[in-house]
Amino acid sequence: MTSRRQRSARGSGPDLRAEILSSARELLADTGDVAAVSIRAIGQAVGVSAPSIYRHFADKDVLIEAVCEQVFTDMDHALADAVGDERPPLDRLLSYGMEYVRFARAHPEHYRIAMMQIHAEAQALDQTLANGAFVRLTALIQECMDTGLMVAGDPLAQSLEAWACAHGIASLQISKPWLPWQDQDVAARRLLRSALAGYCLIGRDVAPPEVIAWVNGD
Amino acid sequence: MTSRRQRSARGSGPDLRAEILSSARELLADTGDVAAVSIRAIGQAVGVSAPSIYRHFADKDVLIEAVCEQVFTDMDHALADAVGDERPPLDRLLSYGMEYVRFARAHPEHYRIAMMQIHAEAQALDQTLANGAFVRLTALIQECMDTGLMVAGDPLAQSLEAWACAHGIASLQISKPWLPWQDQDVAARRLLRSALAGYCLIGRDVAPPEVIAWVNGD
DNA sequence: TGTACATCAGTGAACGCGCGTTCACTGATGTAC
DNA sequence: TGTACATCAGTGAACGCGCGTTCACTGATGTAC
Repeated sequence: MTSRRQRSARGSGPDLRAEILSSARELLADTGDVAAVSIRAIGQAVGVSAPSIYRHFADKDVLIEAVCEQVFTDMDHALADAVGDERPPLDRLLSYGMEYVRFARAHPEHYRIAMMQIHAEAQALDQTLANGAFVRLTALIQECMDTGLMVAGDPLAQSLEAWACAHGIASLQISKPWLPWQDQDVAARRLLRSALAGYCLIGRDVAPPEVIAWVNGD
Repeated sequence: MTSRRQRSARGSGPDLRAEILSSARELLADTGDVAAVSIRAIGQAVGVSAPSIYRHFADKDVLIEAVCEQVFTDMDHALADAVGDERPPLDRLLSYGMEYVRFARAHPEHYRIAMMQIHAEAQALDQTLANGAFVRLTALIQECMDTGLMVAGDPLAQSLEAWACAHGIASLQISKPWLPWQDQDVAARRLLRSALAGYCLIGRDVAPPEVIAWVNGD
């Protein structure tokens, strides 16, 4: 690792760039601390002197931003895989939320980075709402409304709230893993299930029996 | 502020100590950045040289820990005031959650600090579960079970999950205030209400009518 | 009431550290003839 | 195929900075006589 690096061929700039990015991610995940990810530390991990990093990134901000983008994309892909089957929308919504929580727990530092706000506000708003993961969430909520499980309303608002719910259980389990969770998945599922069931009650005089059955399902 | 400080009388050590603590809190709230709270910056805010802070705190860790304790205590007091009336337990639970969210939003940096884990795990576990705010939450859940609104179960597990829910909406509204929340209180209340209503459905064959009424109440 | 003195709250200068970044350089790589 | 040369990826040394912390000190405060 620390040994002197073989000089790259002329056209192979992108290789080192990719190595720098992945070392930065690794460092972030291992140390669990953004402050520990210094230009020097990244250089050492890659096996390269600190200044040579500036051949590939204008400055540290640009590098960190690139790391965030990569993590965001990964999360997007992981969630895209979790949504595509033929089950009823409420079940898919629950699976989607659980996948979100699991991804966050599996990559706690990356999750924290991805949740960090580093863009300008307007840009961040666009990027968040147009983000694949969020668009799919809204579509699932819309589907629940279309099938009559939820009373039709503003799917954007309910999506934000559902996101907040999943974010809450994910981030609390990440930051306080020593709490008596018993089974983290069970706790997360019960919270998400209850909240979704509760949303199915809004605007109704009588609870649909299928919601009662669902919240007590397997 | 920056001008030379009048020397304190012999017995007035605690005064400067308190001033240091409150300046540290203020600095934290204003800058929104733990890294900006340096010994030098605190000294300047108080109007005292950096080394003199060491007369009152052994080192920076001790100082930050003291700030956390103070914030924790404040939050505890704010929540204690929110729980004491005669309404049904579900309403008090909702009020309690809303007060939690509002306190967090009103003191975002302090909230972040209070959520930070800086003690040893065992100590943190004890402190968290024995904390007044959490004890009151568990008691409220227990009350919901006693009155039959929720089916009797493990109040500790449900308390953790309720906490996660409130934490989620609070922290997302703090870190992404530019999202289209419309009204942050309305969003928070709808999420908390739905989750609590959902918990009332667990273990039942039929939804109690009062739960349906409650989730759609004012 | 007046004076000498001990205490100790607060100070200015300095320490070593790791940081992001710049700079003139080196020397392997690829190319032109 | 062989040689001179331009390119440019990566380097070592150094910069200025702010940090936490230490240290010998100063001088107002309070006390003992």
